[in-house]
Amino acid sequence: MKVSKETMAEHQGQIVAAAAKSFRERGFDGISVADIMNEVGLTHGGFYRHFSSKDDLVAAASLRAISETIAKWRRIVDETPGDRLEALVNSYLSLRHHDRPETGCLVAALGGELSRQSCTVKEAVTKGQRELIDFLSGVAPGKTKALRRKQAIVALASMVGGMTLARITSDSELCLEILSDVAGAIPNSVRATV
Amino acid sequence: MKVSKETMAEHQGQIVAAAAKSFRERGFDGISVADIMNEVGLTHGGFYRHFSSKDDLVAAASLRAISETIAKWRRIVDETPGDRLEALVNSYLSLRHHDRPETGCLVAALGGELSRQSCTVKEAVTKGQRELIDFLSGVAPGKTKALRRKQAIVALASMVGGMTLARITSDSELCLEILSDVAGAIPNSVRATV
DNA sequence: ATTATCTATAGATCTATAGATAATGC
DNA sequence: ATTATCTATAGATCTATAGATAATGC
Repeated sequence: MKVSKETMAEHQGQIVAAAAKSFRERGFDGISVADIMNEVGLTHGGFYRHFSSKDDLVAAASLRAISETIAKWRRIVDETPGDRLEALVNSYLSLRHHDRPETGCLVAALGGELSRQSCTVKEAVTKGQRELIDFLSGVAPGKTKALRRKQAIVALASMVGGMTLARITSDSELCLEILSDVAGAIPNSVRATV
Repeated sequence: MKVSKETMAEHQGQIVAAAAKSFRERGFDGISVADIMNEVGLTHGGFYRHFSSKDDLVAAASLRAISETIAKWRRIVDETPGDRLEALVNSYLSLRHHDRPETGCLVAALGGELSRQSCTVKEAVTKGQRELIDFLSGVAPGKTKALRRKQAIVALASMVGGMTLARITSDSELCLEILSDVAGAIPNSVRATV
């Protein structure tokens, strides 16, 4: 029942990918190690050869989810000739992202839960958070580096909060109102940030 | 072991208050019905005379947490002679609020989890969310009602997202940077919102 | 008589481990 | 020989219910 080193590395990648998706969909407590192993087609006993605990997987999966977001942002920026920050904001605050938390932003999907995780997890998330801010700083329009960073932080906060508010409502009209109001306000806010 | 109607009503209030606090502190899955009843000084078996399920309590506690926030906002607004929206924003994005999720904003503490709750819970939360938006609309500076509402939504999104980002970081410097950048940007954003 | 609370427990679920199995890789 | 996976299970925990108890309120 042993597999080759390559296959084992592949399995580990599949476990992290499945976890990154399922955690965003159901929350860290909403899915078990056995469920995740089952998705990959393995039994849960084998999990502990890959990770020392579920917490370890939570950290790895969180970092992976943020990497997926950065990769998507990179793709959008490369495809956009005009205002790149605006393109990112519109993609983030889209109905498509609203409906698909499992492939979207980790912070919007699991914000409150992340803050209650172990140090290991929070350090992984902080690393990812810095990458998100740095990436947005690179497309912000400010004249100085400090200003671009400030614009990035402010835009990210609006994006995370806007999606969070849109997702908790059971009123689809209010949901659309929030998404479009916040998306419309970010460019103004960015320009006005001094 | 039966108690009077008044005492029972009091117990129910204590259960909801304890739940509203503990849920914000540990998450909906982080505390059991038995734990909450224990905090109040009752045994867990008695719980089901007050609520038909834990989900019922989650809905009641969520609404109560939002009511606490509105009450606090009302107090701040009554005490503030100057810019009332700015006072609310500074209180929301304070280190004090950052350190005390258990008495703070439900959405910032449990945002992602709320979106995965039952219809009962989401409807209660939507009701509370409308109250938050309406309250902020009342102190926003816009000239028309529609504009004030837009400013309220945009400000609330920045507040929720700013606190979420500040709480997930393990870097205290980055935490302070986020809180002050977002708090500083909201007044600009509100003025610029058309 | 009614019922709020308590005691006890059924039934389900979850993390982590122990030991067996069989394929890899020296 | 080593080890990735599987089978089985220990130990803990959680929601919800059943039946007993004792105080309320008609």
